[in-house]
Amino acid sequence: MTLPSSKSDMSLNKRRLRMWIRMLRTTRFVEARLREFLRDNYDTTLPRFDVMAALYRSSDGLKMSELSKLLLVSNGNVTGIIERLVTDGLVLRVNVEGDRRAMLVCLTAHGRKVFEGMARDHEALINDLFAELDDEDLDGLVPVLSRLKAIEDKKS
Amino acid sequence: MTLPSSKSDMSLNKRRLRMWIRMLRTTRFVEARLREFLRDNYDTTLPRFDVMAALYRSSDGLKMSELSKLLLVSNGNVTGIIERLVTDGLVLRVNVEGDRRAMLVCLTAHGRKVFEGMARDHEALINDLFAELDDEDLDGLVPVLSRLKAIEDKKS
DNA sequence: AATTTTTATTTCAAGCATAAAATATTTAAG
DNA sequence: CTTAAATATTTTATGCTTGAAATAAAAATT
Repeated sequence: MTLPSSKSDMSLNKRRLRMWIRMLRTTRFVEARLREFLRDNYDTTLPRFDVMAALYRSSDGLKMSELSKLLLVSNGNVTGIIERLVTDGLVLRVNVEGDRRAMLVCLTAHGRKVFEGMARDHEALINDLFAELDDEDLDGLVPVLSRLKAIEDKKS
Repeated sequence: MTLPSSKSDMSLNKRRLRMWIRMLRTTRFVEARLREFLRDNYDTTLPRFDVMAALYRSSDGLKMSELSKLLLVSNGNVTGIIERLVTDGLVLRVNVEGDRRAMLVCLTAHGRKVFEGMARDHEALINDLFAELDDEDLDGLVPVLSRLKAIEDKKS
């Protein structure tokens, strides 16, 4: 007869599954909070924020395909989001010199200004939501997540 | 003059932000793989899988509102997904005795059978995607994620 | 130079997701 | 008992998201 099973006795694949389910729940919860925050304070959405964040980081603008690869979303998806951002005067679309297929996208001056405000508040919100995690927790967490990032490149 | 900054010198809020961004990227990557798997092998979607998983776990079925609370999605969202699952003969909707507002939802026999196949393959896929993580990694990861789960209850 | 292949993007149809409003029913208060 | 408040769900409008098909231009092949 076996002793009462502890967590460590669980098979590795079951433990991985449980970890994934927990991780998924956490990200969904945080995403929901972010959506709420963006809607209430900036009348915008998470996908729009993600696009603007990517554009803000790249000084020279991004091509549509680069954007979709960066954000892990489909090509057609980016088209729609950019369309609405252009309408709102936050983003500019210009032709790429020497390649008439491609489009280069970047934030307008207004877009940069707006994003800077959002980013500040966003950081504060994340900080608050993850207040539970101290430096020691992060020391443990970040390297593991970093190693997981590697699987993205390997398996795709 | 300061020494070259290491990761640990980064302010706590910046570290939390970076951790969140990594975690988000990982979950999005895994979700994309799951979607691909569900589409190619079972001609279904992640939201449908999530709903079926929740129903499979609860032997007595769930009310629409319980389902939406459990999955962290909106009420109307569940309505649509359940509608399609009912159409496909995977889910059954019955009235709740003594409350004519509420609906109880559960898997059909066929739905249970189909889900069992999916769940087996799903577990194998997750195990594969997170093959990088051994018991020691999980020992570090799971407790932290569990503590994060607590914020869901506190802050909502 | 003409043809094929690859690359970049958009369009399309279907499903997912949300918030807000509407509907219907139950519970609580007066 | 009647009205008011709370609960359970659906409907609606809008936007997100996908995969696949369409369009167009560039690059590679023949």
